[in-house]
Amino acid sequence: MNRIDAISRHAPVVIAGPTACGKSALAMELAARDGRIVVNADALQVYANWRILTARPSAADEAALPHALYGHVPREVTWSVGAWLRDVAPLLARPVVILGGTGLYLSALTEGLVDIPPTPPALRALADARRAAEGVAGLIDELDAASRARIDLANPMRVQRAWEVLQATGRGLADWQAQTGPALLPLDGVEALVMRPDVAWLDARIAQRFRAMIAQGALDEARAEAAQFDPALPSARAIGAPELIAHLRGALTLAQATDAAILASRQYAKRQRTWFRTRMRLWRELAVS
RNA sequence: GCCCAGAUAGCUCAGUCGGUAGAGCAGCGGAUUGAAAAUCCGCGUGUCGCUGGUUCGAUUCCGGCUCUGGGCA
Repeated sequence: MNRIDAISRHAPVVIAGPTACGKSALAMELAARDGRIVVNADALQVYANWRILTARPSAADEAALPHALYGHVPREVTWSVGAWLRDVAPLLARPVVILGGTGLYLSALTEGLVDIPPTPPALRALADARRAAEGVAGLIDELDAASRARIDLANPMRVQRAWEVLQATGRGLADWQAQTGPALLPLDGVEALVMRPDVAWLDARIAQRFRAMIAQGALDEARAEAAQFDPALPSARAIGAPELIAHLRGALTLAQATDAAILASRQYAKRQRTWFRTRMRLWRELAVS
């Protein structure tokens, strides 16, 4: 008996799992069996400029079965959960298997997200500049009381987000969030699966996979990015990207860059584990292999 | 073989004028409503190399031993 036999042939399937746990292979099986589109729910795999390093499906896999939301965003664009949800919505008319490691995306899909107009880039730039110059205190002072009470004031990103929303829309973030509508894909009626691999097993897979990325040409990919590499861009946050660029610039040996990237991946997997453990209690746990 | 320095948390180290010790990193737990592979919060996990001596009490002082690094041969 194959593990996919227990998975619905008709309901939309959503798969959450930490990096390198084998989600893609499972999604391919389900897509092949049920005629599903493989839909990406990973914040970094949407970017066009890192294919090997973000472990996107191979060109052969993409040719064999329909895939969506992989590598369709240019490197200089700041993507977001909201943008991703808007892309996902039209795909839900067809059979899908949605998979990814970005807990925020999956929770927004199944629990809902308010539709707030995007922050204009100029406003983001202004907030960045103010935060760099004077810290976050001034932004906190300018928040509405409800948002100030709701967000984590110790977290500069959260403060800046709340400030940007208030500036851009004239309404506080807390006010917006109080009007969160129904989810695009509520949990009932969905085959929601979560993979929770053994930590030691996953650590070994992460290390092995990064070395495989190097063997597959991750350094060439980094070389192609080096000239225009901007660490401030979201697309530059691919784990391993800053490390490989630093190596190409002579700041790290390849061994040091490799160790640093593997460490960062393990730390990322730990954060994913926390999200999946505490936010996806109702999801069905699926054997890893 | 002799001389010098070192041996304290998983790692790199600080410290205790004698009262069983603390930083960074790693690790662990948590948060997460448009940057989320991001960002933030919390938590020391220890035969202080071994062995004798002095002492009410030794990781700390003294002796011996072991190991590591450096120097002289």
